[in-house]
Amino acid sequence: MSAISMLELRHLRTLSALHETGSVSRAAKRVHLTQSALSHQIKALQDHYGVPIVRRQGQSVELTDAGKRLVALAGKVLEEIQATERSIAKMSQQASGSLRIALECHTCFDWLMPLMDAFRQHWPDVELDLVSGFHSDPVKLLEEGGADVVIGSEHKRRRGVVHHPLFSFEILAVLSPDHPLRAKRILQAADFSDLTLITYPVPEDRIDLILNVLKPAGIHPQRRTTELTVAILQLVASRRGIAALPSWGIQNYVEHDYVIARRIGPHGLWSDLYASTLTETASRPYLRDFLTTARNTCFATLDGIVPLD
Amino acid sequence: MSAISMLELRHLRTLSALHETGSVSRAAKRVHLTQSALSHQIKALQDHYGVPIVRRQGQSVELTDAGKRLVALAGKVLEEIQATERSIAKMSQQASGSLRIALECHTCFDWLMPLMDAFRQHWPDVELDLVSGFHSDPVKLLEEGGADVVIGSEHKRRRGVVHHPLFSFEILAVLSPDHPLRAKRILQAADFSDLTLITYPVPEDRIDLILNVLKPAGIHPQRRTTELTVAILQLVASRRGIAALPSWGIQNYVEHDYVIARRIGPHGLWSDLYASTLTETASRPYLRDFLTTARNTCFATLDGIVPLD
DNA sequence: TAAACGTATGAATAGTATTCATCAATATTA
DNA sequence: TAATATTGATGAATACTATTCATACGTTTA
Repeated sequence: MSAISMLELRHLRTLSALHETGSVSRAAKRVHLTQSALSHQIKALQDHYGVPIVRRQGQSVELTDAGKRLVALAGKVLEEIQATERSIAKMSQQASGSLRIALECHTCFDWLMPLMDAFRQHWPDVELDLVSGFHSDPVKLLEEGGADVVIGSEHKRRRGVVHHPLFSFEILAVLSPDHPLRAKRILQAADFSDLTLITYPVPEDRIDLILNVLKPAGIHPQRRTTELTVAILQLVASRRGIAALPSWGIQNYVEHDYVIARRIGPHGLWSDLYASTLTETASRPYLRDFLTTARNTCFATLDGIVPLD
Repeated sequence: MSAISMLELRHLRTLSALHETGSVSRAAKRVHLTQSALSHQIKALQDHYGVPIVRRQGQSVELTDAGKRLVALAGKVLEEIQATERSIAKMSQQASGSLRIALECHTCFDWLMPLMDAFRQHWPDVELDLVSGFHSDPVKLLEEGGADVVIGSEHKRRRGVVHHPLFSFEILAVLSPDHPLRAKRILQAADFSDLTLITYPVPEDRIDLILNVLKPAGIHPQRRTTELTVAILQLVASRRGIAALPSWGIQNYVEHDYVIARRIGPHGLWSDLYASTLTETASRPYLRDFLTTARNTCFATLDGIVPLD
């Protein structure tokens, strides 16, 4: 007779994702379900409470007041749960150990910093470190004990190594606002001939644009390298060349019209990001916590990224 | 690969009940599931977190530190959820109306007071009232519009009326500590002949002991009535007679040895409590909230009561 | 030493969340 | 403006998994 409360955490997770993505389909991807599943969930909630939770606003959906209230609840509750699970993990066993992070992706510094801050607070007894410098085979670092996590796009199956999917992101071409190519909405491989490509100082086979677009088309533009993302953008803005960077890495600069961004190829050039660890480190509670908070903060902070796996 | 969190609210509800009851079987009754179901739930949690949640302590179970942490979480989270659902109910429509409570059961004042306090805070716009005096047919009060809820043991199906089950409780015989019957652990109908029965001033057919035990056995003891529970207990303690009261109503007095309590019949004399409303009032959000908080606080406060339905 | 009570557990079942297949509506592109 | 691609909603089919059932095992009580 009296179904006291049909609410489950799954609903809160859904609503939270719905809030962050602003669309049922995207939220569905985020929680690894189909759009239909979420639609049914939302309908069930609405039927139960007798109030609309979302309002169809043209193409996408908007949360109602009741929806917002539930989202607020979700935020609080999910955070409390994560905190509890952390403290249980600490009781369980090793709340200590080391987490030395090796970065294959230069731009990742952007979102890694706040994440590391949070992590340091949650796990004061874990030695947190950044392994600096460029490494030709970063995953080898794991096996050699030089790092505990590698963040990069490599995900070849390798014995004793686990690749934890983080997210997919789009790589956009970055141009100066008055660049001749500005008229084209989508750039093709051919557009890059006779241009200077500005990149981080890494080998060619580590640059997706070259590896997956230019090389197959037989195009080998000139290259100029620099360490820092801002430096790359400076050079682009000064019309010294063109660059290819993650969409979330340049967003601020595009918004201020320092540079403009263009899609590469009809479907865009996409790249995947993984956090790789040894199998044994993968089970450490603090590592698992690092991964989930990494995903959480990335999805909350970074625009235009898509879940993986 | 990474099942971020398998925790669901159902687990928290279970653990909360487990904490309050101290036993898997009783907790199972509380959440309207089987003992087996809860046992499986707990096992699943333990497997997931890799830590014991409960420890078998002889006959019953005890929560571990991790278990206690989860119970603390449950308390917080479930309360936040109830608060949210209240505020959604308020948005939805009528957060106002009236809740006039008629009590068929005198002893119920004990637990009703704190409940009404809480309710008044949650629903400031609902007119809360107690319908005083005794009524021969309290459910008729609903139909006549004299009350919105009747709390009593009546639950005959009647058109337009819903009986919301609250809980079952045991009625114990109350004796003075030096009463001749003190030696018997269990009293039979025959034991009541030649005794004076002290009761509230209500008709015989509203007294479970008379209706279900004494009358069937052809026993008609003398009766003396008084309004207040304390007065009944005073009379019992002064050896003026014997009484039959809910176990939770006399607990304090038994603990202080003012009186002693004895089971009536081999399985005890049990009575059920319902909150009855008109069908239309049953759907009001504040009524639903009243019912769930009533059950919650009763189960949390009153000892020895058992879920119903 | 049963009898009664409480918990644990594998297998069967039942319940229901999710997917599939589709439609309608809106936005995008040619 | 038609054509195409997205997005959300919905009934029916499916797949999953939580719950129950049946039972065993341990503890307490008479």
